[in-house]
Amino acid sequence: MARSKTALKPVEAAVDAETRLHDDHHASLRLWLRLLACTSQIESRIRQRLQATFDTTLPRFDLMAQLERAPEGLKMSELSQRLMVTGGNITGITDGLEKEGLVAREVDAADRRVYRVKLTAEGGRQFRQMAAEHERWIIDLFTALSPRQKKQLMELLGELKQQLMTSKGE
Amino acid sequence: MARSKTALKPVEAAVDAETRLHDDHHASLRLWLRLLACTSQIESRIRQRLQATFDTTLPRFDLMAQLERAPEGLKMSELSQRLMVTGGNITGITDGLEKEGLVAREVDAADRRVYRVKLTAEGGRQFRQMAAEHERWIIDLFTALSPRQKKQLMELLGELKQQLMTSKGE
DNA sequence: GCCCATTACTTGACACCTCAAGTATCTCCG
DNA sequence: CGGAGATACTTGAGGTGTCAAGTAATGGGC
Repeated sequence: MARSKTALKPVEAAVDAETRLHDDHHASLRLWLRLLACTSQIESRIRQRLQATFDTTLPRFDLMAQLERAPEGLKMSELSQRLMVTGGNITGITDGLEKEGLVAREVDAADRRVYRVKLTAEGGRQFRQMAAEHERWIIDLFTALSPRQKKQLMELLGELKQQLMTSKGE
Repeated sequence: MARSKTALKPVEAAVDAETRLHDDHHASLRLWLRLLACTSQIESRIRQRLQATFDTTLPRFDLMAQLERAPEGLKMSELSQRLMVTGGNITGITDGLEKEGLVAREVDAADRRVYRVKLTAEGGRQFRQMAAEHERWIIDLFTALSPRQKKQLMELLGELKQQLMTSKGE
């Protein structure tokens, strides 16, 4: 889970999992640890800023992001698929957002097992503000890379992702 | 954390956060979502296998990994830094491992606030087995990339990481 | 037309994780 | 020496995640 969060000391004192493994072999393992370190670091900062700036959390933001591009609402099960988390989890996050009036559950006339979850007007307003800020943060975090490097990274990760998707059942 | 976990359907049906955003602009945002998708997917598989094969969890594994390369033991605070999680968290994970006899807290004679946490003999045995298997999983997950691609990816992530480390305080 | 398997969601137990507050110990400075 | 402040760890509340079991509604086959 999320795993690995907070900060490292100044650069020299930085001691993370990756730095700790320098055998020369183990190329894949070292690559994995670096990948994880980057992702965790970025995710951690986004979480912190969401909390500090908007007093919300990443899962809530992610859920609202899905709803924002689905004006007719989404079923809980669709949210579960798109956020790649289990259904039980969606129940809890939706409960929270509903309590704050940012989303609403509507019963589906055609299938009474189903809830259609929608962003409320207020939820939409708040989300659009957060999304704009969120993108600025991301852009900022990736300034280290030139457009060309971003493209390269995008492609390499594309290959990796492709394999991960297809080697599902193995 | 961790966020995003489980599986996607067969390739065509795959609907993840990234696929859902194709505006052409937003290069950084799309890169971030792809990075996150890859990391989450890999992490999820490692977790599943650790659970299925060794009935343990990733945080426990990570903690033991740190101890394995520190025969004289580590302080709780050192574990906290290295695993990049808060101290309160280390207490809980250590409690669990201690209860199962895989690690031991030893009081430090010089400073009685401190615990030195060590792997027990049994803990070391179990960890070495898991580590070997774990590396095989990682290697397997990265077979999509040639050695040359791995090197490239490693370098690109290195640049990214470098900036993330230095732009700490802002 | 009924029944059973499937699907949609909720609930509860457990593991992680954070933060903030609490306790114990150390260290330094006057 | 003695007390203030820093450091090491624990605890507790709250959010996120999993899995498995429970409830409710649907729908297809006989």
